[in-house]
Amino acid sequence: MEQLNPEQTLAVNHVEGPMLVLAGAGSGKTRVVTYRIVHLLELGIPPSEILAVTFTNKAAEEMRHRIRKLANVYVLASTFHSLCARILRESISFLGYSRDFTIYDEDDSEKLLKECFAALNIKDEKGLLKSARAAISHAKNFLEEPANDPIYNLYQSKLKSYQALDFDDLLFLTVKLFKEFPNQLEVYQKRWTFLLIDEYQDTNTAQSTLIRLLAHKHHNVFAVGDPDQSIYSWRGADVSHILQFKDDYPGAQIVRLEQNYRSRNIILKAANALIQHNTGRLEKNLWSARGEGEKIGLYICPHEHAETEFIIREIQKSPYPLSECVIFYRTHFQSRVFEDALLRNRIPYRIIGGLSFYQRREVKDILSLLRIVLAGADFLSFARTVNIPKRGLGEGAVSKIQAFAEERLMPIFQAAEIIVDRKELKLSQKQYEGLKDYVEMIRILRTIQPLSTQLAEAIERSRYLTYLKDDPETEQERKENLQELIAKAVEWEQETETPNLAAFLEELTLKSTKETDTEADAIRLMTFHNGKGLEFDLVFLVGMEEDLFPHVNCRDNPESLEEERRLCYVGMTRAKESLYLTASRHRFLWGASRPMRPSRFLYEIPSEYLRTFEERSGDTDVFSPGTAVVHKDFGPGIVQKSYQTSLGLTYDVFFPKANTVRTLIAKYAKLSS
DNA sequence: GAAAAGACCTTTTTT
DNA sequence: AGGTCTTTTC
Repeated sequence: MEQLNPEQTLAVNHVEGPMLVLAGAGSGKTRVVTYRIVHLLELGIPPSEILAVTFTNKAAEEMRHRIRKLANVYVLASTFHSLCARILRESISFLGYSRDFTIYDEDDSEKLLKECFAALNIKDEKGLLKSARAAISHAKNFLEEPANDPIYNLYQSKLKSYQALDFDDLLFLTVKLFKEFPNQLEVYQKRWTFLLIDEYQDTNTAQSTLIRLLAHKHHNVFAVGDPDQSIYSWRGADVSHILQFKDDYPGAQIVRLEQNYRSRNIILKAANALIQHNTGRLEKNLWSARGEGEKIGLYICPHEHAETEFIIREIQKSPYPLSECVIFYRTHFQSRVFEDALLRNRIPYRIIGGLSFYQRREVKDILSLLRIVLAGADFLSFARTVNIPKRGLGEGAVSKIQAFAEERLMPIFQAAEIIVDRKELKLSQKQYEGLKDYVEMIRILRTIQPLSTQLAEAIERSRYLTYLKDDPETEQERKENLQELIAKAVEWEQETETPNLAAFLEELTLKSTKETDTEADAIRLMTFHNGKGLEFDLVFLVGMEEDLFPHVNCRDNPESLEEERRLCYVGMTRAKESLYLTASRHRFLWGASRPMRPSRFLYEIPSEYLRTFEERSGDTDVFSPGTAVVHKDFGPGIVQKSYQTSLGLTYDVFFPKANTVRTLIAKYAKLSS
């Protein structure tokens, strides 16, 4: 093993009892976790008794890979969600669900909720649907039952009758199972006697409860995390779980890892200075012995095209391989301008995350068909596929079939079979034929093996490629996507020990992002959130503008503003050698070019750590407080005060028309008298 | 029931 | 600006 520092050694050699490792960014966290697992194995603990839980599939894969490399052993490393899916596939019948349950992704849950709104005669005005969705998700994350919330109640009972679980249900129902059936809990307590949890600062109530239940017998919990990197509170994550670790697990040892092995010191000092602006932190002293390094590049440019051009020039000048470069942005839509520019300049790139392949319409259509093939209760999938291709079964006919099924408490596909056999429903001749065609197709597909052939046949027998011809614009692309789906199935079949349809569908739903070839020599583009746990030589943080980052939705909310700052901290600490921050004065947003102001985070980094790239700036007049000025976009205003910041001469100007005070930088704002 | 036209709303972040 | 959802028309 490589050389470890004393704190790392302490953590790696820890065996029994609870331990919390407070691991600063770049402090060798993953190494500690994997080395500790190897240490446990060396002590003779069976690999099957070790369970490592992570938040992302990528992290889980990485851990499995490293342990296999170090110890040539397979250890279960899994996300919370796939762990729960695994448990529920074995034991969900205790809760009255079928083990063939379907997992609904975000789109599916939203569709289902829409159905609930319609049934309850509630109109979706002003994003009511979205907030109801968030409320239900929040409730499940906090382990709250529907009680007397009619929307939540209906939503949950529909899920059950469709034999479907949403993402939150995976956790929620697993905890429910363990609480209501202690015998079942005991099975898993005995199975996994050593638990490791990564990114503990991002656990929500359901997750930390799940761990507490599993650990209740043996108390061997090894949690790793960093409160300054807590960035998922909007998903119910709560830093208090990591802060209360020693209360939840009496006698817990705490180890702090504060030496950073990743970044040059200037980057670290700047990140530390930024995060100091948060209140109520657990103070820590992160340091690096890797030398000062170069100052952080700061470029505030006139518009987003200048921003992309600047970054492209810097990439071309950089000595690092493309795979060691990354562009971080706050929201997915920002990737567009960079894609265009990289394409134009023939620089290879990979977008990580973003609209998933598996969320494309054609892919979801075919996968929905397979869901019906697997289990016929999922009405959403039935409604989605029954009229593809057109079989004369529109909205009216489908709801008649649904009503028929609901009256008899019957899975939707079984109802369709009975209707076809006995003609018990008022449907036109054409509709009967159509439904018969559909039912027979599913029956045939159910007999086909293996999975990849089944998938190809589903496309073939649903005449899907013909259906695609209706829209010549997109036909080619959709065809190719289906080809890729078949290729994926073939590949998956070969590398999986017991390939079956249920496992295939589950994997595609839970791994929303396709695994990207980590080998490819291409620059990576991703959101700040996606960057957690990664490191790069050269890092660009782009779109550092107010209302974009920090995001507009965090206005007037000090807590979420602090989370945005942590997100910025995460982004900065990804950089090993070189870091750039960029912002645009104008950005094309919501269909129009809008004036933007540099992010407050830029002011929070001491100027001694920055080297500023000048935009051509005209001569700037100096205005004293009280002077009336005119701004190109904001109109007339009055200077309140003037002062120096890291970005140069700065004014606070009051604009009566908007009744607001804005902070403006003299050399960019171009104020005139 | 299906196609075309129009309203409307988006864009936070992930499993 | 562009896609999605809703309404209108055939």
